[in-house]
Amino acid sequence: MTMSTAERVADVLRRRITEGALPPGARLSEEALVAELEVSRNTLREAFRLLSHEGLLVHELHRGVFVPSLDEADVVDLYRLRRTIECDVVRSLEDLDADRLRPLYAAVEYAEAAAARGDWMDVGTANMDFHRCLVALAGSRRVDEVVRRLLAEVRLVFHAVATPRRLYEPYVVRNRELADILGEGDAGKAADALADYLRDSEQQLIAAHRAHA
Amino acid sequence: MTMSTAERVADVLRRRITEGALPPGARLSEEALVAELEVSRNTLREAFRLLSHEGLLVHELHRGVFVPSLDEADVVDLYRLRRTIECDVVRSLEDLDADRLRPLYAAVEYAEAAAARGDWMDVGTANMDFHRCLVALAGSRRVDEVVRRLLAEVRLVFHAVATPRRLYEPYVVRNRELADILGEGDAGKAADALADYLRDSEQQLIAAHRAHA
DNA sequence: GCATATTTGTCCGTATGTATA
DNA sequence: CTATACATACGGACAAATATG
Repeated sequence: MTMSTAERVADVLRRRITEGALPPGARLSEEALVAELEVSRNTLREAFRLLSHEGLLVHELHRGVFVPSLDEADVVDLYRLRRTIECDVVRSLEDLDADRLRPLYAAVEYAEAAAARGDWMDVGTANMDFHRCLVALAGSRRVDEVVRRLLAEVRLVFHAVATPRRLYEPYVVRNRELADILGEGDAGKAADALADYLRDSEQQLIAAHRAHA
Repeated sequence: MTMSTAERVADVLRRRITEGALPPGARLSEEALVAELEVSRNTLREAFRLLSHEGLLVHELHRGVFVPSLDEADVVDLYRLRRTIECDVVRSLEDLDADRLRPLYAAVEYAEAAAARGDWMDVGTANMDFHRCLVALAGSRRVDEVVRRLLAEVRLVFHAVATPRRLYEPYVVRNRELADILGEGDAGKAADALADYLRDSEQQLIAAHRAHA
């Protein structure tokens, strides 16, 4: 199966990137990975393409593939698009019944459990899941894809600045608050709350980024 | 050379797809293209991957690559995201000075000239340029990328229904009107006009799609 | 339903060009 | 400037799945 081989490789690399084993700026050697993962160059390059499409790798001609290092401008750019799309989705969610919010609360509860045991990596994953489930309520394949990529890039920055607890902890609470507001049925109010939420998140991330540099 | 062989091959195929030489549903034979373009299979397949990530080709396991056939649901999905992003960009464009609108008017004038000589293919290209220049005013790399892909997919549908004049002609006028409204400086009014514009466009495209099927 | 031909999926070895020490 | 390391590109081979008769 063509996708399974390349995707299996992509899964391995995706985990290494999101968990920080491959930090921003790292170069991925074709030769070394071909030997280690025991796949052909073609298959490995296909995996590289998949991850490039997700924004988790960048390709530089004749130099190789690297884990991208995002700067402050990237953070502003990412959050601008996140606000546009996520808030628009939420604003369109009038009268949704309660059980459609179930995936959201599942992500909230998972984050709370992970926070309780101090696993900030898992808190980060649950936070991504929360936002993916949130936009999934719009039922748009393309919105899902775009947001998935934006979240992966944001996570890259989170990892680069490397103060997981202070960055992730506030969202454990705010995600639940947001889900509750959505449950009240006032989509406009929820959209405004999300806009504030994302603005705060952006500011904190920028501050952490500066402190780190 | 700043461009890899795979990217050059992708350019050739991209043009054939967007210009309709390779219509939706067409299968791209590896053997035939390897012979014609005089590249290796690996390189051709690399180009296939590039275009797949742009949404201009779809890969079917052990069957090959095809120009995608988009349906009505895709049109709705595409226009939903277009409205969200394009209107949000326009709404944010308060007090922009006149010469930033120059690229927009250049696209408008190119479309008018192409329409005058009956070249609807070029009108379509100019229309895409208009919208790309429009969102470029936001100055966001990621917004540019997302919209570029959305426009490419929309154009795929335009080709499938194949009544270029009736579909393209209205926008020659409406693009100029929209640029004029932007020039007045009322971003909110321009955003509302664009929302109407895109809704009309969506309806016409869906109607044409139904008539064709 | 079966056997065959065609096409894609995967991998390897080698040659060439590019970037970097 | 030279040398080394590495990515790019090619062509061939075989396996696997699909399409055809």
